[in-house]
Amino acid sequence: MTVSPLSRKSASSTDPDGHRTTAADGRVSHKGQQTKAAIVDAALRLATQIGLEGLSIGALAERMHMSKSGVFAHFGSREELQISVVHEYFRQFEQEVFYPALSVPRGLPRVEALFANWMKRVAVEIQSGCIFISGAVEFDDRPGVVRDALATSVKTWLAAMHRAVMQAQEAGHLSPDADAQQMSFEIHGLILALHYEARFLNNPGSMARANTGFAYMLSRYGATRRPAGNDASGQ
Amino acid sequence: MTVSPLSRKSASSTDPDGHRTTAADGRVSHKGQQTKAAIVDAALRLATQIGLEGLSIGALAERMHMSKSGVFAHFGSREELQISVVHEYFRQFEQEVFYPALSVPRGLPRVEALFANWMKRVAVEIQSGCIFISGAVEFDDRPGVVRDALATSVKTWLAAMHRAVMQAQEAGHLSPDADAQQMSFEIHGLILALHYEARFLNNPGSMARANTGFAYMLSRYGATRRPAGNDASGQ
DNA sequence: TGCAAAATAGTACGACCGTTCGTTCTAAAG
DNA sequence: CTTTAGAACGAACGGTCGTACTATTTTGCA
Repeated sequence: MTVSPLSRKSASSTDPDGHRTTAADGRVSHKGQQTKAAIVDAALRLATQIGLEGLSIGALAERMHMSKSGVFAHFGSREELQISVVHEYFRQFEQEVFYPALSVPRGLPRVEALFANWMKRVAVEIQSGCIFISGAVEFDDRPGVVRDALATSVKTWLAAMHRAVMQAQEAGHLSPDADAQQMSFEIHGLILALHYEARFLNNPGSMARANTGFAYMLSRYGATRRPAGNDASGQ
Repeated sequence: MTVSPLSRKSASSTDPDGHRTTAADGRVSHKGQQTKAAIVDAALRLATQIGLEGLSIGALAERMHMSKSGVFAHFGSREELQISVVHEYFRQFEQEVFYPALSVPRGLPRVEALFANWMKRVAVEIQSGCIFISGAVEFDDRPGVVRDALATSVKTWLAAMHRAVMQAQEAGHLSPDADAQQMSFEIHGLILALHYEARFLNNPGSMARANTGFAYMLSRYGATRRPAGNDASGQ
């Protein structure tokens, strides 16, 4: 097993939605799963642009060249559709940002890789949108299953980032008296400011400012290029 | 005149909405303006909670104990109502955050006062919501007059903050080679991270982290306590 | 007090929303 | 071939939305 999961728990990840479309006698139909995946894909693209709340089954059906009821039947409720979108977004986020950084050695290099991957993704989301950000705004006052799914996903990712920072500290790549929570908070701030100023305000140079802020932060928290090649510290 | 405007232009601020309810013969009725102000007030309270997009005329009318058409007549369109809300929010923001800081001397003290006032406001908005943030998400892909009003307000405030930072630099309170734009960007990030982590994720200690981040930032950018003076900070 | 104008109410419309229901089509299992 | 389950459809429902029109009430000055 070359890849460890983003979340520390969850050893065996089962079907993301739980219920397989399985007949009583064990017969399994693939067509349904395929189109459902296609719907979720289109829904994700729609939701990143106009938000999870703006996502409507009618508009989704039109884009899919299907009937509203045909789309609806795959989820049973709008909330379930939104949750599926959140899960899919998280899955893609994992694939693009988290997993690739695992091939980089622990410590400062991995923290830098995580941030770089995150930046690469946000650079795209400046055009397309980010449901971790729009969703947070839409659901910060609306309890329910969608908010829970969203918050869980975000917290999982932020915890992973935080873990990487702590590993860097344990490896001696960061000052021992640096506050890893504080550092994670400030990294998050850089990303949010970038998203806000680039996407909403169209301020040029925002990408560079986020990168500069990260570099400043590393030096402030006592980042040291590792003396020799390897690191291999106990976590 | 003890108070200068937040925006550098705009010498004489006229009626915020332009059209007075004036009869042809010069007669002016006060009732209309009063209820309109009351409506905007209620609308602002509603919009901070559920967003400018979630703000509906029906719900607003119910809260005002008025008919939908009665409320509607004051604005002529939903967009005009939303714009009024944005203007009112900006006005309150000015009053609470910007103007009080003008009584503090230019330079680092005023920057600290601006940030402290901003933090004080965000502390409230962790419960109530902030339309500069929710609005940015709702309208970042939706051109139009509401987005324009929103963007103008935000830019005006951010520019004021930036100006204060530059004044601090000119006064020698910050390192001459510090990048004021960079610093403003990072301040904005701290506020956004605070709002996100406290309001959506319910992370305790976010306020302290934002304050800590600001203190770190000042020292990094070469902030020097002015030799003789007293202190205006604190939180 | 009278009266025009302003403020509010009432009603209706068309559009879209999520959801339900019954039906039809497709395709694999027996 | 018959049976059976799933997939997709089309129509309809009740609801809310913003908005347009027309009454009715209230207001404020002559």
